[in-house]
Amino acid sequence: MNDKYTENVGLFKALSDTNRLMIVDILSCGELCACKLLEKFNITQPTLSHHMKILCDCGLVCGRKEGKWMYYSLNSEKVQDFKNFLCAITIDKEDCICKEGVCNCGNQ
Amino acid sequence: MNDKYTENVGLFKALSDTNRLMIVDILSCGELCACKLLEKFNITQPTLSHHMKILCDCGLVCGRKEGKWMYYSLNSEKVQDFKNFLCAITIDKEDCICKEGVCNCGNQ
DNA sequence: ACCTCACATAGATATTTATCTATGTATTAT
DNA sequence: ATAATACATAGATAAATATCTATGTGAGGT
Repeated sequence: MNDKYTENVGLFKALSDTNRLMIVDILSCGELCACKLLEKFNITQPTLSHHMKILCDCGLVCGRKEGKWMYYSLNSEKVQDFKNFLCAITIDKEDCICKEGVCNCGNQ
Repeated sequence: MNDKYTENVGLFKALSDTNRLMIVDILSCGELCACKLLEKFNITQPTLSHHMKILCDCGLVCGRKEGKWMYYSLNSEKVQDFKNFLCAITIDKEDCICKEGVCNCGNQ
């Protein structure tokens, strides 16, 4: 199936925002609660919540609730899968879609 | 400087589209002219041209004109830089922005 | 000179998205 | 019970984006 594209395009979309790139960078050093993350940005709390939802929905980030706090951390397994996908589409290979006919996978 | 985010976010944006992901995948197997690329998609020629411009503008893809034809190929150096950036923001490190104060780099 | 082919550009439109304010929902403290 | 804190959700809005049709451009062929 060609759905690896539609599956991974969500990860690229999730990282297509400067704030979210910085959030990932920050989380790469360890788990952090939302309020500590918020301190590092000039955005409102609902905007951060929106960004965290996008990062969580695509699987890149995991959320863990503890009392009043939400702790966020990178999902390193998903990060690795993503890196593998990026490598897969940027190296010469035998089973590339360039050998197939019309590319027709889940555009809208 | 923090402009590595604004520099690289363009690459993520460029790859935030299923068609462009497939174009990169196809080009990873070698140079191809636009008309051959077009045969593989159910999009119009101006739409492909638009996608190629985005891929070229961010540096991921190079264009070479030969007679009437435009040949496109992956810029493997840029691809490698991009992979390095992705690695850099997803590993624990000493000089992370999580050690700094407010993150304030070129949002809009 | 003229036509055709390969591609880019312009302009329009519908959809997506980033952000805000306002409000809701748990959880903890008093 | 009440208040405060941490976060999510709803709704609005402005900006960005993917796609199309129509048209321009430049190179080759006749």
